[in-house]
Amino acid sequence: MANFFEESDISASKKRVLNSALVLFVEKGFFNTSIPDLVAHSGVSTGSIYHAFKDKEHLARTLMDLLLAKVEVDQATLLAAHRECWQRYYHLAKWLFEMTETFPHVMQFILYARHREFMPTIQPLCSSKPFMTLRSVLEQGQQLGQIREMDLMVASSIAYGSILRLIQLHLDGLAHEPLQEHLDELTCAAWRAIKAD
Amino acid sequence: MANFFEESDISASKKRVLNSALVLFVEKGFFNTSIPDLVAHSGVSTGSIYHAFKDKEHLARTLMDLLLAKVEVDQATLLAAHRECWQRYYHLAKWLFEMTETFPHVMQFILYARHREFMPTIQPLCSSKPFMTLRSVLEQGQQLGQIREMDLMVASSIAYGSILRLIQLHLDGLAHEPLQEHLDELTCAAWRAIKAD
DNA sequence: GTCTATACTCAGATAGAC
DNA sequence: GTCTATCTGAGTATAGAC
Repeated sequence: MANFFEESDISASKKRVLNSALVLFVEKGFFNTSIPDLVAHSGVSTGSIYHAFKDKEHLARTLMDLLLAKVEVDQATLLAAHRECWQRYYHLAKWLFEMTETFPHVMQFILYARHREFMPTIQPLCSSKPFMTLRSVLEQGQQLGQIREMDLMVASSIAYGSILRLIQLHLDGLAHEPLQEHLDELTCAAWRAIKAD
Repeated sequence: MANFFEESDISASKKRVLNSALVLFVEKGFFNTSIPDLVAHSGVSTGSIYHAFKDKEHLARTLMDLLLAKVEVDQATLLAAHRECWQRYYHLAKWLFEMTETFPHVMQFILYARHREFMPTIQPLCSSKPFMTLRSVLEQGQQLGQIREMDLMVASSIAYGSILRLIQLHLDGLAHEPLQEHLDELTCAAWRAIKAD
């Protein structure tokens, strides 16, 4: 399992706690993960955890902020490299699949944790910058006449709902082949549904 | 807010507790809902709750079992009324949208609660009968040559992932128009993606 | 079946030495 | 910055009267 925080500019013990939090929050859930669990998994003591993070909620927030920040950077890089709508869509899908296979815990935490339940003030995920970016790619395609005139949320649901659904099936163990094998079939199918005719 | 348990053959106080559990588990989450919360919301005492349900987990299981049983009955009725693949797909989507608008808490609890976290032995939702039924509709359509040859999980992700995504956007408040308004546009688009050519 | 009062557990958080 | 020891309170579940 790749360590997502390896290269970040964070103190060593913070990194270990964040990584343990990521793993345990995904595998057991936030509320089933006690501070003693984090101590045992990370090898960092209670005192040090509370020295680095105000409380358990703040730990989760820090984790989420770091993950989303990394995602934003990845997306920006990707959109800079591809400027055409279909290319962008295809490579976003590819990147989502790669992320899922390289950092399954990261994807599970971002996509499927019930953030509101343990971070009461967080904004809904679907209003976050990465999700807005996904939609904006389709919006631009629509303005250029490459995507048919249809409700943006509907187009978005087709284009990304299908990708996210396959990712979930994969993470839940119902689609065990490598996701990349389905990349072309899935993106082409979704594109048929939304492309201008 | 419609009460889902109105007509069920369950004692009155059980019904009240189940309804409160549904509402509170969805609005605050399972772990943020204490027994005192359930007492305050349902008007049923701690003692009576524990008389009716072994413990909090068993309450959640009973709730989930009742919801899934109702869903199975609805699906069976619907499939008996429509025998052609496209018809079945369209009416399943319609029913999912109707369920979401009539019983949003029910849909949220079924689709978006992290069941595993508070019911450790439950099977994954995507392996449950209702989800298998959704896939089997596409499988039959494929055998009859009405749906193109493609991986079943991919077809499924397109057909239902898009519907579930729009439902999620709606429940999260990003798509506020009535779902029914998007029914035709969404199902037709998804069908373009998967129909045989 | 329904209720009130209460026991027990353990997680979250702090204090304070090193 | 790191640790151990400890406190406190919330929350689950039970006992036992009605």
